[in-house]
Amino acid sequence: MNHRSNDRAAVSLPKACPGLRMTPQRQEVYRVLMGRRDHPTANEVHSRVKKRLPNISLATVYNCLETLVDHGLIRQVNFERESSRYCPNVKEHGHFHDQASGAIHDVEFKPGVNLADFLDLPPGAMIEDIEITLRGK
Amino acid sequence: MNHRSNDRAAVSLPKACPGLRMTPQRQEVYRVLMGRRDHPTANEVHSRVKKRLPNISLATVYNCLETLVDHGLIRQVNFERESSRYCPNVKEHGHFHDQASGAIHDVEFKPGVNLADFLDLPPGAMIEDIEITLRGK
DNA sequence: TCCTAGATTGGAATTATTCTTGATATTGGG
DNA sequence: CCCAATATCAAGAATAATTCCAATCTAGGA
Repeated sequence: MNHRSNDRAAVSLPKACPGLRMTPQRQEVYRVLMGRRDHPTANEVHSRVKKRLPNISLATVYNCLETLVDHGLIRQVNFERESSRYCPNVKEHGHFHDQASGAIHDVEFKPGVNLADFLDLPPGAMIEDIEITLRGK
Repeated sequence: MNHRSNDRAAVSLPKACPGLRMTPQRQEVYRVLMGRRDHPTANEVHSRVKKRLPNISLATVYNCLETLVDHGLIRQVNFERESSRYCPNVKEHGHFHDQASGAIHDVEFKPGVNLADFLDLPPGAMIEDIEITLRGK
């Protein structure tokens, strides 16, 4: 009956993750994030992961999320002072926060745009990370 | 000697602030922010304000800051999970966070740029607020 | 002047997150 | 295959920023 035991391999991790030991907990945290491409908080991730790993602790979920972020497999996103959210979309992108529904949508950059085209950057600035958040609707 | 006692009027509040009662605390919080155009945390504001109002409480500073933000006189800015910072620059702008020095610089939009020019906004989105944060250098 | 709504205060409470510690698990070398 | 070294996990305590609360206080209008 239990021939589905390898379900959790359905979402496989990128090959190149040097120095990242793939434990069941990290695997499941990652799987849960990729399986539903929204922007859950650590708490929400914890709830989802517990379906398969009922004994996992919130602390471990935080640890896993941090590790995955450090390895560039997911992104951490902060809106205002709310709880951090975690985003499976690793591509550079922004977020649109719909105030009515509370929904969060990814916002892609139009192809070929350059930061310096619309922002007055400090001279000699090397940008390593961008965060764009829009609120409205 | 103390003919400078009216210093605190040096930074006057905008006229049109309907429904905003200007108390000494709010006045001083505002003055302190305008007097040094950086991005202090509530704690830093508290320290600065205490020079003139030694008995002001941190709770009151939080209250004043919130009120001023609500009235659009200052802006609240959040970087990552750090403490909120407060910004006297009300114009629409972004922030560049220099990771080496820790300094925060305002980043203006180039004149005439339009969000929709470089972002793939969800159709029909009404943007009410933008937050752009860059890290690097 | 008196009244009332709104402001201030200090401390307690809250909440997300991090830290600590001991237990467990995994890996690579022998 | 076994062991030591290392990494991870779990549970709860600790932290830190912020908010809440209840008790005054204050200013401005009737």
